[in-house]
Amino acid sequence: MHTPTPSLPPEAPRRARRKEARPGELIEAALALFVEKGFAATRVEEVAARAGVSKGTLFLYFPSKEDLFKAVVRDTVAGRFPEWADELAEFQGDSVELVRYAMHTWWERVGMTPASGITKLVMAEASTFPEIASFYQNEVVAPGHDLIRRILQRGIDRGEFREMPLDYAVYSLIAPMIFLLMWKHAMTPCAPPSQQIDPLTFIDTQVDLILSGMLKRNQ
Amino acid sequence: MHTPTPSLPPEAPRRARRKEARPGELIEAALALFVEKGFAATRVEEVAARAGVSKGTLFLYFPSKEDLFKAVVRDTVAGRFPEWADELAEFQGDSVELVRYAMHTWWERVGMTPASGITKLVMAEASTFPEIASFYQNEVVAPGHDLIRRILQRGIDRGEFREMPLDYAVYSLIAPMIFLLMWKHAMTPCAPPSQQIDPLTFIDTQVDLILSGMLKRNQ
Amino acid sequence: MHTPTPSLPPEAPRRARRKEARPGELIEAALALFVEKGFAATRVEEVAARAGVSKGTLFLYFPSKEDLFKAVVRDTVAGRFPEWADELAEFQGDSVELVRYAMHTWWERVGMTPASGITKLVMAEASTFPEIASFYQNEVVAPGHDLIRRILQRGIDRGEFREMPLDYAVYSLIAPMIFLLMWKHAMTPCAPPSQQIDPLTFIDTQVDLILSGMLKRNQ
Amino acid sequence: MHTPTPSLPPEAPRRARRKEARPGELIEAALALFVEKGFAATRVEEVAARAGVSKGTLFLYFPSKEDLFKAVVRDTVAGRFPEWADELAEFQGDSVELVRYAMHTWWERVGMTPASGITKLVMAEASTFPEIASFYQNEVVAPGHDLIRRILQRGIDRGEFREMPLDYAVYSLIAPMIFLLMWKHAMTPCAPPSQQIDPLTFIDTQVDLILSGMLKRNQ
DNA sequence: CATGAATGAGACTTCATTCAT
DNA sequence: TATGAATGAAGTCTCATTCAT
Repeated sequence: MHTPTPSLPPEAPRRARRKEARPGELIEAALALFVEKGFAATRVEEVAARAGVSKGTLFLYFPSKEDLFKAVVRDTVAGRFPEWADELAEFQGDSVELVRYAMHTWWERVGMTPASGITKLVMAEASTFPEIASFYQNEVVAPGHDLIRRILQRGIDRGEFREMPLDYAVYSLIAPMIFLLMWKHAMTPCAPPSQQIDPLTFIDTQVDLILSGMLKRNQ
Repeated sequence: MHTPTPSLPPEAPRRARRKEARPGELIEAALALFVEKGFAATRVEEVAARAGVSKGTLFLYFPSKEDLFKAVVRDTVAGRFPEWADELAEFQGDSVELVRYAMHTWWERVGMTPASGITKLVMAEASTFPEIASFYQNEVVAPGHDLIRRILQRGIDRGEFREMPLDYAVYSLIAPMIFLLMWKHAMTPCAPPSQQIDPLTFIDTQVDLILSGMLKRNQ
Repeated sequence: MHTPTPSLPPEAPRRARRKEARPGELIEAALALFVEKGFAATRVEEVAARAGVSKGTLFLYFPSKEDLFKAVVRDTVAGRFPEWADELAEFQGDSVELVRYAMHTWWERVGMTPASGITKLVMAEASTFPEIASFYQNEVVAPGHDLIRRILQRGIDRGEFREMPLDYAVYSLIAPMIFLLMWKHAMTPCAPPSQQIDPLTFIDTQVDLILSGMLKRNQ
Repeated sequence: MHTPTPSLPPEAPRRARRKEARPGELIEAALALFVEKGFAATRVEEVAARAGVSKGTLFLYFPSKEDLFKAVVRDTVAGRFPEWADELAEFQGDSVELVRYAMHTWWERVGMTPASGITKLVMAEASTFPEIASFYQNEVVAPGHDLIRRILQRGIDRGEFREMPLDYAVYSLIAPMIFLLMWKHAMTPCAPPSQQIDPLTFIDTQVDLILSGMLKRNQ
């Protein structure tokens, strides 16, 4: 599935890589370029060059640029939720800690990695590729929504959080994440230093505020 | 702002000479199409057709597609902040109401109008048009940031909100707005009914939660 | 016919010019621009602007850009030969002087005036406008050829010049003229000072040499 | 020089890969068309078709139509002067013969070949491409001027020609050549038989006359 | 007559995709 | 399997020409 960014033996010369690695490397290259320049403004030749192969080779693995795009989304997004769900189900500790842990984990495993670009990408190209947007809906949005909902429900069940309309409360946690990704990929390169956002400070501040609003009054 | 399509005589003359109205109509058409399909996927001929003119006429008013895009951003975004700033400075009432009023006003004047697409557009094309992204930073992001900061400061000064790190607290209000716009333009068309967000409910829920986190404990 | 370059009452304001002057002014403007930039690279709007009228007005007088071109050539070239022929027929003095006189006259009346550009123009566009080239052949080349031939014949008849194959000898005088015009219009703007040609020195030098070759040996 | 169209197998494969040969073939095709129709009136697609490739292939080798034009001039004109200079430096025989030899050689190697069109082309497009005109000045005009000057100087040094102002005397030989090229490319196709110029007769006649003017009187 | 806004055919150029090697 | 030269559809932009005012 998704090729983790590092972990290629660095001594392996580019030309000698195994054939099996090709699709992953192409996808990795495409992800970076699509995120950076958008789908239309990225030339397949650039993707191929960045992956160290020729233009023709790319078409050996992906029938078209659009298919490459779909593969990028599918592959990068691919099922990390089950694993997370387990992790969170087994979490010991109060729900405030759980929320903090979840957000930090998200940042470390998604937000700060190249995979984070996928969200920006999907948002930017959603109307051009409705199929992809739907896929993202099903594979990322819905599971993510569920995961967070379960976390909040846990807090309510344990008497830590007050009752709240969960359908919308989950967006209190999703919105900062989405915002952070969009900011990181779209505005950071153009923002003056005074407008730069430090991700961890941002996350902690948002989570503190949100939690403080969610906690039962008498705490 | 641009002139809304004026009452065209229904008999629609073929080659009407309407120099004053053209730029606004072209910008309006371009905004809709750019938001819907992205900058690259929109053909200038489509924009012209939607504005009811020929391809050549577009280039009479905008030297290039890129200039048209810049004009769209500039025109749609153009200086609404001074007016808002005044309005908010004169606001009578407590800061909770002010925050609610500000968010509702934003939704009515930006969020629910076609202008909302600008944000999505800028985010999507930021790396292709750094100049535009910078412009947006300066003309929209920075003033918006200031406006919200002033609102929160007012609440603190009046003893309604507790002390908080304002630089990041403002994002508690910005993030839901940005999120809502991205969602509206990117995911809504592809989301199943169960995942649809009702904007006003969303805003109210977020604001309630955030405010409840910002209020002084002893309230 | 051909509007002589100066001689417009300078006090006449541009806007108040008589309508009858328009075609001549357009032709004058077109000649200058066609010579400077070539037919294709000259925009009719530029011609109109230089003549102080609008684009539409130009098409009131000339049905098309091509017709304007033809008018430029026809009008600028128009019959000056009869007059010259008379002048030269009445010339008193030896044929060496006559040749010198003819060449100097040509320079003053054609070579140094804007009309000189017409030759460059016709040569440059001959293959695109064969009809124009033919016209130029008939109206300029053939009469010019005849005129020079008559001059040389006179020298032979009077025993000043030796016998020579006239058909080709005339080119000994034509070639320097054509060369000078091409040089002036094509290379002068790009040539370093060391390669600049002073027209009168050039003419005198060429004529001296040619005459010295034409004169009877025993002189 | 460019590679003359090599013996193509008559079965003409559709998508032959002939990277080495393409630029030369495109330049050859472009030379012919530019000379025939002018730069602006020649469509790149025509050039490509004449070279037997598709439009896209042309842009594989030349970034723009303008670059193609520059390449045509550069390639066709490219350094033939050193070779000629040597040849003339080693010439045995009197200077009259040398001048005749030089002129005939020029005709055979330039005047009668497609390369002759370059001069017409440069003259016609000089103001549109000042850079090209400058290049031509430096690469062709100046060296040609020098070469002829050296020939005349040789004649003077050997006591064959009389003293003369060399700066302008060289034009006595250059002017007929330029004239001949312009005539050939511009007027010949449109001239009636009676006005056709036979190049060799023309050259011989001009050279005879010029030499006869240059020779020492007592010869 | 004059204007200049509007038109649309046409040209250059790009780049995803194909395919001979 | 890999390459990269070749293709051609598609898109931006220009500008001669038209025509409502």
